[in-house]
Amino acid sequence: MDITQYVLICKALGDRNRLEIILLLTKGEQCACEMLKRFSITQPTLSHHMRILTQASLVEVRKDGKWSYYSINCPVLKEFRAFVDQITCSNSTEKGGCSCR
Amino acid sequence: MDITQYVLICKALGDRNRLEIILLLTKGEQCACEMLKRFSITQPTLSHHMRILTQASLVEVRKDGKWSYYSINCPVLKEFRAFVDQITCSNSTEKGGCSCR
DNA sequence: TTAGTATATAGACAACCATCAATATGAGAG
DNA sequence: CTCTCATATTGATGGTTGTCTATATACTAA
Repeated sequence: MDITQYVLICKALGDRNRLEIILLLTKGEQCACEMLKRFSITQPTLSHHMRILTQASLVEVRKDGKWSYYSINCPVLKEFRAFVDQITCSNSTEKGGCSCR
Repeated sequence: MDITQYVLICKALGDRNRLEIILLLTKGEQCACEMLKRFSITQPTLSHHMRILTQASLVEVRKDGKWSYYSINCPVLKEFRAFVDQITCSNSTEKGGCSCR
């Protein structure tokens, strides 16, 4: 994954509704219709947000009949976590590494 | 830190120039005038980006004469890393926890 | 096929954003 | 004080974004 992808992911997470959606998905796969009940947005707006999240590869869809089930794309998230984890200050101690860790 | 702050941080990181600035600061404190040489943006634009990064508490400024030195606000970043780290899918194995980890 | 339900798409709009040129501020140096 | 250099602020502009209403698509059940 390159920096462009990370920018896309950060941008996707840079909206309160979308960040809350991701946190909800942390609890497991969710049906769009169920998610809709939890947020004060209209159905098209939710659809829009899910599109941005899936286009950022953060979220995957599973279609079952007329329902759409969304879940976190764990490999991508794993890589993103690793990326964020590597961002540190460099107030290093003698042995190297950030002392704030 | 609450979710509003995390949204602000994600938004701040959701721009290519700003994400690259953060990655640069990973190597240590940087003078604005030095950073300016590394990016294809004008001085006011850099100043604008630094403002967004500092307002998100991601970055701190140290003034020395006419120079401004920017560095990563490590405690905030640490908390942000912990926040991101807690975002996982819930494809749990029997013992619990995400198998993708 | 018809009706109902779940989701996606289209189009519109106000708010926001990244960027720049121009200007202001502020801090040495002479 | 005046000049210069580093940085911040202002104001403008084109592009992007979050949201809505209206409509289309797609699936299921009767």
